[in-house]
Amino acid sequence: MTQPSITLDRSSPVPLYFQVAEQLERAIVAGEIAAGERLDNEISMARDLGLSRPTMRQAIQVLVDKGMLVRRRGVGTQVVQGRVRRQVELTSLFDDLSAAGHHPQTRVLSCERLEADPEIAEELQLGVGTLVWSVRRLRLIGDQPLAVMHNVLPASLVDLTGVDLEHEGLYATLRATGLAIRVARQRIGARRADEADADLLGESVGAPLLTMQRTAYDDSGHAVEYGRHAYRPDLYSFDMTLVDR
Amino acid sequence: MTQPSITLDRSSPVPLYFQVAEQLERAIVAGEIAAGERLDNEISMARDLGLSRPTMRQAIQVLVDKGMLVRRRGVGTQVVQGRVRRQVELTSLFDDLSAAGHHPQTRVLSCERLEADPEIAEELQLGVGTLVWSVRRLRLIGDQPLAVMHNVLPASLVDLTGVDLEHEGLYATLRATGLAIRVARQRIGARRADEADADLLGESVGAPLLTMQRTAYDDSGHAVEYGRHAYRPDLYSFDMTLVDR
DNA sequence: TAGTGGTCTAGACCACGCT
DNA sequence: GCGTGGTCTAGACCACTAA
Repeated sequence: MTQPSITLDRSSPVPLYFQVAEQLERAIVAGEIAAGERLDNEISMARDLGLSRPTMRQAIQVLVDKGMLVRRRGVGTQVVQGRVRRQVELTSLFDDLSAAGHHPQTRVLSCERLEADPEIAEELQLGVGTLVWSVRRLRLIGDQPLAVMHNVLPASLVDLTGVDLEHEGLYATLRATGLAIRVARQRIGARRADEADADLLGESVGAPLLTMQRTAYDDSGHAVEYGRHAYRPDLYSFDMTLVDR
Repeated sequence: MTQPSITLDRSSPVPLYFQVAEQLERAIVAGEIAAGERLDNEISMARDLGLSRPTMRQAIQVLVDKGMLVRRRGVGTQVVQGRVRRQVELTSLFDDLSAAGHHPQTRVLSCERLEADPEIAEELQLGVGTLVWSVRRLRLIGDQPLAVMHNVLPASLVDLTGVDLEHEGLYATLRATGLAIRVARQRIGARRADEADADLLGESVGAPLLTMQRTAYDDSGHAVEYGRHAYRPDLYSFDMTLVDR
């Protein structure tokens, strides 16, 4: 039962439960607490840190939700076995790749304003014919084409005129204009590459592609983005952790 | 600001926060609270129901985590737009399909005990050569083949001798023997169908298949199952909701 | 029986967004 | 300024597990 040393800064704007969760996570990832090992119980951990029990619980719950810890009543809290995988998170592909240390490049194939067709109108909860931005991009990693991406956004929410989408991710652009994505619903599937895909991705026609379509919603619950993307499955996959609550 | 009527049963073993979350969710799904509409603030909701504020918060948080509600400090709690999609949950394909009202069928292709190769040993955190169960199954929906599934489980944890896997899901079998899955890490990708796949799934060689590999962990954080599956993408996809925390 | 996490209460103060 | 959610405290009782 190793006790990682945790230090709190009560003058920091970072919540106490988050400070604890962060340092606990770091200790687990660094292997300071071995997989399968039990943590001290939450009451004494709270006492040791000078925290109330609910605050300590909140910190632990963060890591349980991430699938790093497992709790059992009457038994205790243990570190889950197995290597830690990067999560599917609410970020764009650009952010994902940047964080992984790669240097993604982007080629904007088209960026135009047009009227929403029924499918787009449905996904973005707009009337058919409403003005939207339609952006098609090719994402590369090094010289390798990785994905073809098609995004649609309500023109009333964003203005993409003059935005340099070759050097800035779409989500970063949205954040910069004060649009924060809070929720997204997505569907992952597969299909054959058609001629356009094959040409752009350097694959043969009929090759398998991994597909993702996503509708993203902002702070106020309005749809702000609808995307349909196709990835080369030899270069990309979706990792995720599921937790039973 | 519609107020859904919520009734509490304080003698029930179901936690109060869960009772509230369940009824709120039902009201949202049923459309009693419209998309985009604001809920009453949590303090008055708590007062109206005779609950403490933390309990009311916990109830709301459940739905925020599910991506159904969005909260903003200083503003309030709103229902997210967009149709609600079924989540990727910590269940087996069999459970998924049953819940969706389909009647999945299973053909067990093989079920044998053998020694773990390096890949399996790595995924299940066992020594190479440890005895494991290896199960290959074909899942059908109606007469349509849907997926080929390969699962591996430590023989020390389960005994599949005499288990009727044609009529019972693997996860159900595990639950029945007291093994509860709590955490799983999975990776979704795509690949070409090889001859064996094509034959079993009624596809042509080279057709795109959606793939998923998953390692599942039990209550105590030990790996209990490693699976590699391939799905027909015209019949299956993975839906999920992402929430920024 | 002892120890653990799960639930619940009744408050408090603060940060933020809107007007 | 006011109302909202975000955080935090200091307790309480209960259900479950393991010895």
